[in-house]
Amino acid sequence: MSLPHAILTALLEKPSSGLELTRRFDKSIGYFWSATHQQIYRELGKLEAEGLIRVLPSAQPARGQKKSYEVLPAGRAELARWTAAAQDPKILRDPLLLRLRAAAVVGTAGLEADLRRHLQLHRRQLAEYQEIEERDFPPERDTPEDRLRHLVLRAGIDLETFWTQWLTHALAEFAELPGREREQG
Amino acid sequence: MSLPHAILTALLEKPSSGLELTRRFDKSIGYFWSATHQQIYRELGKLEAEGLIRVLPSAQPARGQKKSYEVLPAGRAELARWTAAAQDPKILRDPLLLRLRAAAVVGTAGLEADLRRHLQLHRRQLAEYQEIEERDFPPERDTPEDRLRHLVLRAGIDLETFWTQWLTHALAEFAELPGREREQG
DNA sequence: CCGCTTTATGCAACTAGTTGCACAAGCGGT
DNA sequence: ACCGCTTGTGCAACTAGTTGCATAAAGCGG
Repeated sequence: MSLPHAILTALLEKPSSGLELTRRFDKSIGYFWSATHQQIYRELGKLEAEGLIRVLPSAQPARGQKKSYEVLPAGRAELARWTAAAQDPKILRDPLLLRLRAAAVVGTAGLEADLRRHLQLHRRQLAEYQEIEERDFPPERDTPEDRLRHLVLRAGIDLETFWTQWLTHALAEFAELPGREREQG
Repeated sequence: MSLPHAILTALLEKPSSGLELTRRFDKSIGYFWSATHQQIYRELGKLEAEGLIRVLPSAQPARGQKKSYEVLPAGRAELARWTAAAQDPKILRDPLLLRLRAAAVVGTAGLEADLRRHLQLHRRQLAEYQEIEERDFPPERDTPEDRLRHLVLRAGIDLETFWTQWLTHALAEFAELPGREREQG
């Protein structure tokens, strides 16, 4: 149950409407917690019903009319509670690793091209993160808030670095496999 | 839609009953694609209905009676197709990073203890993977199948290594944060 | 002032995964 | 013979997330 808390965080950073939130989820927070506009609207409704957020008085509530929300004290308290509560680490679940495992049984035909594509995509994402790091986290800015957000970005950078390295290694292994295996299946 | 393919892979490695699969999903394949017994039984039913697997003739099909499945040629073909088909990399989605981002707004109280706990768990998982590596992948065993499975294990090892390093770094940062921030929220 | 596009909100149906529980058979002890 | 434990299979209800589409208002060009 992370989406409501992702929304609370985003709204605390800046009160917004559903569509504004959707756009912000396409970058920034969305880099580690993506959400579609439908999810967001549904969740905004629930959060309002629970009294954790409210519509900004300025915005009039009509369909097709912008409706901005802000977090109420109860919402802030709930977010603080959730942040501090123990949660088990997310268990790894990646189809690509599954495909590799399957390839050991049915052959690697076709898989190599997709690994190459993944490598490209991860390199691109890594470059994007590194740009953000240079732009948003120059050495002189150093509030506690900056440090925490920088830590999150570092996780993204290190993860993309891991994938580029691992995929490079995997492709090198593929190149060494005997030909019959690559055609099997 | 990875679960059916995870099951096909497992069944190709060794024909099994639902419960045997469940146990195997608790280790091995389950390290990167976990599944509960209910998911597995439901999926076995679907795969059988689609003609991708069948009940081993030896096993009698009564409730509470062991029922082993094997993969049919159509199942193997489907698995090969899926393995070769292009798929976009899984987008990152991790509640822990979200909590860190939230902590930048509502304060880090309570979070540090859970980071420490995560660090322990990741260290433990890393040690487990390394044991498996030593046991199952000695330098002399070197078939193409071994190499592919070893690659998958390496991904697990490298990911756990990333987490232990990142968490260590994060905890070091926490130690440097001014006290008021740590109590806020 | 009519139609087209953009902005914005939202419902409904679907897919995937989780949780809780029920049911059946075998087995070992008393 | 019956009790309780283990093994094994399975249904039903729920939660989370995705996809496709509907609706409404505002802005703008002719």
